[in-house]
Amino acid sequence: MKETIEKLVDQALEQLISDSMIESKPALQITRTKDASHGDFTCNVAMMLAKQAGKPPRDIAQAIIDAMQSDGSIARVEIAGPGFINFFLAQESTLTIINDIIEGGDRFGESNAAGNEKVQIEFVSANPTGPLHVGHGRGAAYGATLATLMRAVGFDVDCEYYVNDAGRQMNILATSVWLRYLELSGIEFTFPVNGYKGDYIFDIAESIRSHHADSFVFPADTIFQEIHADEGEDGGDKEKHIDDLITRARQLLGNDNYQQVFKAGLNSILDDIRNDLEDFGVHYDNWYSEQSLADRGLIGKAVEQLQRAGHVEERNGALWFLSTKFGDEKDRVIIRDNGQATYFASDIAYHMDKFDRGYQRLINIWGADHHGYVARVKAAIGALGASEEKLDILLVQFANLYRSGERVQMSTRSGSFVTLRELREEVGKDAARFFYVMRKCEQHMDFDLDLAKSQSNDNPVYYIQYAHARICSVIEQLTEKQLKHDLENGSNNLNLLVEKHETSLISKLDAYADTVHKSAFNEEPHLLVHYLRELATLLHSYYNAHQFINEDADLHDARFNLIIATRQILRNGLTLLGVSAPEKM
RNA sequence: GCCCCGGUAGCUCAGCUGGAUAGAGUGGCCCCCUCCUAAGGGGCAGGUCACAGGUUCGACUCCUGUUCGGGGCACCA
Repeated sequence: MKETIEKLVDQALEQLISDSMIESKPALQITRTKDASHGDFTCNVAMMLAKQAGKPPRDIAQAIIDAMQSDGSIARVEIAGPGFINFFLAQESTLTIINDIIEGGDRFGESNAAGNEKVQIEFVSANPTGPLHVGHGRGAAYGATLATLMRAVGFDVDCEYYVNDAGRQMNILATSVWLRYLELSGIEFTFPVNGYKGDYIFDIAESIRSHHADSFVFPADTIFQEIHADEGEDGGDKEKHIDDLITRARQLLGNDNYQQVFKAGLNSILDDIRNDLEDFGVHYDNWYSEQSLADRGLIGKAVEQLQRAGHVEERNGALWFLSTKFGDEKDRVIIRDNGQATYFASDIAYHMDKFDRGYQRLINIWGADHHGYVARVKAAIGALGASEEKLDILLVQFANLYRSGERVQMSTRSGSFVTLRELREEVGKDAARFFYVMRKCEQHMDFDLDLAKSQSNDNPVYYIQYAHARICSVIEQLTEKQLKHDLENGSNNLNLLVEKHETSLISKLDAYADTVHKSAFNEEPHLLVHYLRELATLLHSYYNAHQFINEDADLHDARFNLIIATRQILRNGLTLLGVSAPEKM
């Protein structure tokens, strides 16, 4: 419908150009009106042309209308306010949407607007050093929803999790597991301040004991001989202490056994994260190992490529990437003076590999605390000769949890944080998924736990689901009352739908496909959330005002067509959000 | 000090990339079930869009400054 109007206005503008009333066409905006008294669609082009034409906008609007061909789908056109051109659709042309939806079914709203462009969305990618917490949950919900939305409009999307399975944090994890194993084996010592203290470490240690019994045990004085003092002791330093312990673990265990402990920790936590996300309805196409970058020599390759391009310089024994040449605020080390590659070097290699795998567009979803890395990663991409615009880095702001009006305190190291799993168990998957995408991602969010789990009208999830269940229930009534719904007869009598509640519901249904399109292209799932709530409101309101089951068979059938179409849209929209559409509540 | 995000109704947030009298939900007050689920609906009250300039036909929206809140500024991962 929008396209039809666009075409009409465009033709009229061409006419005005050939009449040399105006010189050029501005970007045409045909938008849906907020207020029904302004018609169905409106166009502001007359006001945009006022300056170049040197005429009052209302005069230009009139000229446009005069130049416009008539079209059966438009009942009338008006000039309003400062110069808006308002379009009122003919009733028959608005009604077609009902049949379109019923025919389209579960796939209504989908399109191929993106033409199968290959996109990768990388999200969550939390270090596998412990369970996911509620902060990761927002990234997970947002990424998964965005992927679904983008697929719906024709992007060829792969979801990827970058597993940070290399580096110091993982060694701290392995060492923590080993130390807990030693404790379980009866060795007595003080657990390092900087070690991972969560209960899950004990679980992993326990499983190692059950497989390897005492074979990884060493006496305490052998282990702690010449280890730098821990924080809290004389001259103690928690970083040096833990690093010494890592070195000691490798010495005593030997590479093979150390790797066994390391892998036990990594695999156990990774499995947990996988299951957690799967239960949250978040599916990945790839789990990409950081370690594999080094194993395949990709880091060296990336460094070489930067060197060849002349963007690298040696200073004080370290190798620096001259990122300031590409807009970063300072240059960054990629190979340390001890010969080790930095995390950033892996990141460069990783992004290079993403492009090598043929993605035309990359989306990274990061926590807001990583914004400092945006400039350097983009710089690296520029330096490697790829185009920066192809990488979109979306920063998701933090979510604060509230319970009984109080902010829930979280701290990671101590182990007293709220995990995603706990959140799911408390409020349920549907509410969690919904609440996380209710706000746009750059907005700080207050997550009200009490509201999310309340099974009442206060809760927007239930409100929308209830609209769906309510329609199902009405349809159920038909069989109970031994009544029927004749779809074809309904379709022939849609013109009976003249009540205000009906026309506004129909107009809302007509906006669904646009909403999906816009949500996907703008990367803003919250637009769909708001749409669904508005749709649910219209349905509830209609329900209260009019009886669907009606003695007038034609009206009865037409109304059922309308609510069946509404149910379809509610279901399709909820499905895109990863939220269930229950038939009974 | 520099950088990113935000400041809209008592509270939580929208505001369609600059358009018509600023919208929802929630909380407050009032009303509606002999009727398809009241997990619902209808109404009233509630605003100097943080502040000050600027850009223009027109600004909550764009620019500059100020201010308040959150986060970030490693040869850590």
